[in-house]
Amino acid sequence: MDRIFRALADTTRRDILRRTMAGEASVSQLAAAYDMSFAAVQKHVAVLEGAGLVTKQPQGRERMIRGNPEMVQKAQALLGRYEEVWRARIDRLDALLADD
Amino acid sequence: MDRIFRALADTTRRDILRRTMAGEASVSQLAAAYDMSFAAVQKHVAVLEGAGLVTKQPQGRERMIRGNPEMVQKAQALLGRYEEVWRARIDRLDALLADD
DNA sequence: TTAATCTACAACCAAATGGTTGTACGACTT
DNA sequence: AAGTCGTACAACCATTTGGTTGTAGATTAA
Repeated sequence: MDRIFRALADTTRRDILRRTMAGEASVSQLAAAYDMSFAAVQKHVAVLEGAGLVTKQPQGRERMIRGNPEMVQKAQALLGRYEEVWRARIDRLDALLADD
Repeated sequence: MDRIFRALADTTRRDILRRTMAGEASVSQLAAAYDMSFAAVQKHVAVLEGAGLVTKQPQGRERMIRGNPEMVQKAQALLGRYEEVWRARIDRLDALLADD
């Protein structure tokens, strides 16, 4: 989980994730979209891949990157649980206030 | 968003968030729960507060910390949008395959 | 075959992170 | 009034992060 959220904690990486969720792209295609070196984008992709948010698939000399909805869903589900915990607290408070 | 996800990218902080979503707690109450210095926990709370995931409210000499569901929801919504983007891709693929 | 393209990876650097200890100060307790 | 408790904050340290440049290997194109 640390790695997932850490990977999401960068604007460039979130943008790469967004793009690759919409459709696969090669590393160089991604690199062309940002004002930084190819190696920097390569590293960002590696972080996303390390978190499982993205998969890399060789295709000729290119590596096609595509977003992995499962991991996104996993992070989302955790946040959902936090909200549930909060809702449970509210329910307890409601019950307390309703003991008339 | 960077700050929100960065704040979530640490197990201790996510645990603090979980606790404070379930019910408010003072900084020292939180500190007692972890095997690290008071100052370290204080810093974690500060990071969560800086991200808006938690609010700090003076109460006597204590500072009560409570989780903020709005920010959790904000992060969750962003992840939801990624999934939508992905679903849209699948729909496009389906449409492509269905042109018979 | 030679040249161009795409990727991998190492080495380096400044800044941020996650932890520590120590000091100080306001707010309760006795 | 003195002591204790809860918090704030600074200074320091090791490690990680986000970026760079440079070199080298595969794969495709001329």
